[in-house]
Amino acid sequence: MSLEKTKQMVKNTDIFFDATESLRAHGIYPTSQRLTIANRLLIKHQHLTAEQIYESIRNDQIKVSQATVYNTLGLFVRKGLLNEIFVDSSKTFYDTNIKPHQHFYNVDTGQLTDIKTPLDTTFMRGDLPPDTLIESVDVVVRIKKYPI
Amino acid sequence: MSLEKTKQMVKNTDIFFDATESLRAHGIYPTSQRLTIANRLLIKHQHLTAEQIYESIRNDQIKVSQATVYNTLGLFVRKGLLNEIFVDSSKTFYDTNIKPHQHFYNVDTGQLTDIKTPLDTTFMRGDLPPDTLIESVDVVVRIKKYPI
DNA sequence: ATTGGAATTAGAATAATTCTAATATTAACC
DNA sequence: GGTTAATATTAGAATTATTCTAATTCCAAT
Repeated sequence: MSLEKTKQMVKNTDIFFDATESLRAHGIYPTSQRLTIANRLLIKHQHLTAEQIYESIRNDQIKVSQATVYNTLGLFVRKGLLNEIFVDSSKTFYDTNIKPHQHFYNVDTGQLTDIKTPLDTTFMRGDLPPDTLIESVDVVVRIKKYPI
Repeated sequence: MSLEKTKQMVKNTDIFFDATESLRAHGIYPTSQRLTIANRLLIKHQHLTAEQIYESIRNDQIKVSQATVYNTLGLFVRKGLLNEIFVDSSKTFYDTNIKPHQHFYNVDTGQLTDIKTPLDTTFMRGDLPPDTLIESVDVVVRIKKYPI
């Protein structure tokens, strides 16, 4: 498929998102598969798993392999377009909000949501082992339905 | 194997740890396999992965299946003997310190260590969705070697 | 002792993720 | 412009972590 043909703008909540430009701005070559993924993921702030993205693509009868979804999400993370959030051994979420913030993970529903109040992530600065620096501060507050 | 034969005390750092009693105290029937795992894991504060525990057992020529290691660790977590820590999609650590505390995860070495300064985990109380309660507050600070 | 039922174990199945061989794309040269 | 070489991308196959379930073990009651 020619690249020019895949170039498009996606309308969402009154703003236009140009996936091609967004990928190029992050040094990512905008292939058809990458645009397909970007156009469903990067259009707004959301938390999706690789599986959810893959299913969404399949539902629209578009053929992209699971491997490519994983490879592409990994690439987006390395290039700074996405944050990875590990909530348990079988669930990795991809968060399009790359600014530092924290999350609630509802163990009953499997939903990941943002925590509004920001955490002061400097609390452990004095404990940092020598010759190391902080890559990220990952906070997941596991919540569940109040038992009646 | 008879249970009485497997009952034993393990010496470590000048204190004795009775795995049989510890399991019984948590409502866990102390089988031979469970004692094998408990005696390598619960003797001191440490962070090990299922794989590390399994390998440690195999190195001593003892036959326990991987499935049993996983099932047992899951049981210990449910019974409150262990904490599970998810650092990435392929690494689950089991922490024998069940008191709330936070961790450094060194992405270069794969080592998990405790953070001494405790975090005030009440920062998001006001953001808690209705009819939910907190199960745990999981904090992993990812660190790496300072680039020269 | 013998049987019935529950608990435990581990082989087999599954699901998430990674690896690598194949394919597609770009660049360089004629 | 066509051909070849180098590089980047994709996806089938392999791998690995984990879970499931059938088989086994253990205990209690008769």
